[in-house]
Amino acid sequence: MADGNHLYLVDGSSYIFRAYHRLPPLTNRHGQPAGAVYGYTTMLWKLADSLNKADGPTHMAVILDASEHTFRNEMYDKYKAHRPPPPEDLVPQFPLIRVATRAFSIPCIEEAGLEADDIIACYVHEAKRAGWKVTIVSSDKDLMQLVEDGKVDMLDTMNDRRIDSAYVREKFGVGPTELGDVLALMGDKVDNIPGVAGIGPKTASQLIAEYGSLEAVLANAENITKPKLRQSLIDYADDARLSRKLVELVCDAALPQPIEELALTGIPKEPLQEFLEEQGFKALLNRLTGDGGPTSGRSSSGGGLDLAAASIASTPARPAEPEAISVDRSKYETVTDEESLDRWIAEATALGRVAVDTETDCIDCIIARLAGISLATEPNRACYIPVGHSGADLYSDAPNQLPMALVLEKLKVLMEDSAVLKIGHNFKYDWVMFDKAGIDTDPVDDTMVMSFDLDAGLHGHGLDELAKLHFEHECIPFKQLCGTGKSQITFDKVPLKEATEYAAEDADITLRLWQRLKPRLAADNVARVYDRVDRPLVPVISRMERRGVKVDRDYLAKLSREFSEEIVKLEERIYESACGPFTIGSPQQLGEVLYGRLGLKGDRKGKSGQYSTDVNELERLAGEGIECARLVLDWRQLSKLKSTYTDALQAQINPETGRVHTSFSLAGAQTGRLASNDPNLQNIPIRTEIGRKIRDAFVAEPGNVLMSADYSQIELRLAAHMADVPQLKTAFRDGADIHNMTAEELFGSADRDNRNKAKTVNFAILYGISSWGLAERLGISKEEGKFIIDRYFERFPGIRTYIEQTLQFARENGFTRTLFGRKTHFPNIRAGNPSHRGGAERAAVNAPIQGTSADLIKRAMARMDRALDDAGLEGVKMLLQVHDELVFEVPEGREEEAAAVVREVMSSAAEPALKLDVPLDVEVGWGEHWGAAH
DNA sequence: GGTCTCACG
DNA sequence: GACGTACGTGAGACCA
Repeated sequence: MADGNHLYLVDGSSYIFRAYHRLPPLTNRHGQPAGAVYGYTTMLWKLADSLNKADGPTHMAVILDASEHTFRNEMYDKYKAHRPPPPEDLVPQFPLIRVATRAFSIPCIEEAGLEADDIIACYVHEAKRAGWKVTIVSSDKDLMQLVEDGKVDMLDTMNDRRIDSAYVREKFGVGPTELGDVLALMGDKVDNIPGVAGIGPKTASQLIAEYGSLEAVLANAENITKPKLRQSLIDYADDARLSRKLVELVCDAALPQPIEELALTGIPKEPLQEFLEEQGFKALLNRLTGDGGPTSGRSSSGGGLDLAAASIASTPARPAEPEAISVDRSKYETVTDEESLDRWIAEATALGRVAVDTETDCIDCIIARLAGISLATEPNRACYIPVGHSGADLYSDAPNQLPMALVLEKLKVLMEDSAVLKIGHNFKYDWVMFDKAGIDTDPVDDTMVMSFDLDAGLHGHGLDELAKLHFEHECIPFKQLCGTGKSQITFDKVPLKEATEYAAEDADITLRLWQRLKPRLAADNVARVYDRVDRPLVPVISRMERRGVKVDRDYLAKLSREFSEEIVKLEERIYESACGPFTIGSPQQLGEVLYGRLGLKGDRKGKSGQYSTDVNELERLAGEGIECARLVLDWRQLSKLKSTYTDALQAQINPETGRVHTSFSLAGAQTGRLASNDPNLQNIPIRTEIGRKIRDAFVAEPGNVLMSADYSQIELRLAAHMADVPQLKTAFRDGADIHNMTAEELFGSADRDNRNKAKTVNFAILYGISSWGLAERLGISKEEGKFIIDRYFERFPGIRTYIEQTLQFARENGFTRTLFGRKTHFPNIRAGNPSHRGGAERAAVNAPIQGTSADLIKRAMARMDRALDDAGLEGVKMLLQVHDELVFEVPEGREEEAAAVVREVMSSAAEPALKLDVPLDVEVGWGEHWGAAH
């Protein structure tokens, strides 16, 4: 369990009462009572400070009582009836508890109808199921029922005491499992649990210890010698049974927030500092900002950073120093007998973690067949298990491999063991391979995603590149084993000795990478985005890729033929107007024809000094009446559509599934967006009518429809929230047309022309504007462009502040963050070259907005399957993501229900982590093909 | 392999 | 005054 998760559940409600009674009546700087809040704050501080220490929390939540009335009142109307009202000067402190918790960026959980104790019990139950350790921060005796040695303990922060079952036994004479029976017998004055009159803690423990259970005590009441005790047990047996039910903790209610979302990493400094200042808690404030921070004196490398991590954020990111390692490939083992396999699995199980890599005969995981699996448990301790190697006639060792079915059967137990963390590099691929074998791998860490969350923008995240970067180690190149080009062989043909060296090395490096990167997640304050946004997405994306989307091949073929005919016609006319044939697809030749042979005016552009023939130039010429330019534009459009879409897409249809399986890259775009490749399904045409036809090729299976749900104007909404622009926020809340509104602010009226201009300006703002760029787009002078930008800043002052602050932060730190903490690095932000620097600045202005949008849709995706399942919509399948759009296959007749669930999940994606000032509107449509779903 | 062009958000 | 010029992608065609 050394590397397992450890959930800390803080019993906030009981803590505050104890803090109130224990601390002097302090007041905050507004003169309001704040003693209990102060005590509470120091307690959270202490807990957060133990983050990443041995046995410290990896996950944490504060649990509060939401309401007075619970199911126990239904059961027993006098429950807690005699409880006196809380002291007058404690009452105003209750809401501050939530404020304090938020300041620490720790999730705060409460649920109507449930007491804090029950919510805690539910989380304990779930965490145990997931193989996590749990510590309940409380000293409440009812909660001691949950203690289970090695799995669940309690922490009494006031007395600095761990509560285990020995402690419970010492105090109550029975273990945690019998404690409920003792509590039922003895009753509780404060909660008004009746118990059995005349029986206190001592007698209760004695009885339970002697008879074993409450029911046994009641059954044997007649035999009890002490007459008074005997009579009480007989008279109050019903009270005892009622009490038993009242002290029973509910552990099967739905969790208000999944446990994975409770990941605790660092504590961002800003909100905490603001809270401490607001309350005037000077001592803590000094600890936060001064040198004597709570973690000073401790090593800042590796783990152990939490509150201090906040101050790390103000130092620019430095590339990590490589760590010298020695890889000894001779230590790797080829597993070809059952006994060795069992030994490796046992070792991984005992350790609770294992690096895994699969080797196959093809890079496309959908059609790939397994060649072997490698495992690593410690540096230099790795093995390769061949299962699909062929060529027995070529290599004498090939027949030695274990049967694939046997290996998979044994590995299934390991891969599905919730107490064993599986570590992979780009695990999505391996996940699919195991999924095809009926193995549901969980839990998973992905070192590629970790590297991306830590260092996006600094370098790539491939295993070989990272090995070189972090360890100065050169991995065996794939080419060396399999060759290239025509003579390339597949991995299942590689001799076992070489295959073992290559495959085991990958697992070995992955494990070492994990050891190096994992502690940095907390130290760099990205564990939250990793744990809550990107990591949960790995299996979600894997499933989407495996499902694929159905494409109508005949329809595409028909389109191809139509485009072909049209292209031929256009070619003839182009040659005619250009006085002779040439390669239209060659920008070079086209440039010569237009600006040489036809003598038109044009600009040379780019490094190569070639004439530009892009769409802007051709549009300009076409506007001047040059027919040839118009024809070339049409030709370009059609040949693009044909080659990239109608032809290429047909070739991408998987013969087995009849569907197209894209690959989504999790570490693709610097901003945190996904990228789609092989084929790219995120750039299917929609903007022109003719291109749109290609969307009609994307269809649903018979009996289903395709449903599309997209966020409306999400980036502008986020800009309104993040830059805090009141007019924009109001407009979005009122459902106004945002471009019309901008047009009115900028130009005084909103006719069609002004609206289009305003739209361009709105986008320009998101992308990091320059007056020249805007002028170019709008076809106006640079001065006019500047005037419009100035006016925009004047009307929406928040935008200018946002841009300035973002750039200042980026210059100081070398990176930006999204609202969910995702980092994007900009090594060029202080470059001497103004062009490079300017590029980095514009990207830095855009990254927090584009990245937050990416975070939001990823959060929605991570929750989607569960939400659909909960609504009984298992038949609804998420297929594609296109940045602000999700595409589903939905059984006919279930469209309305599915739309409601999808809309709800997407529009509430920010919650509960964030409360946005703007609504996230989602537009949903469906039809027999993608084209009809918009 | 680099460059250009263009498809998408 | 020069620097180039909207942010983020992937893919196909051409050309050396």
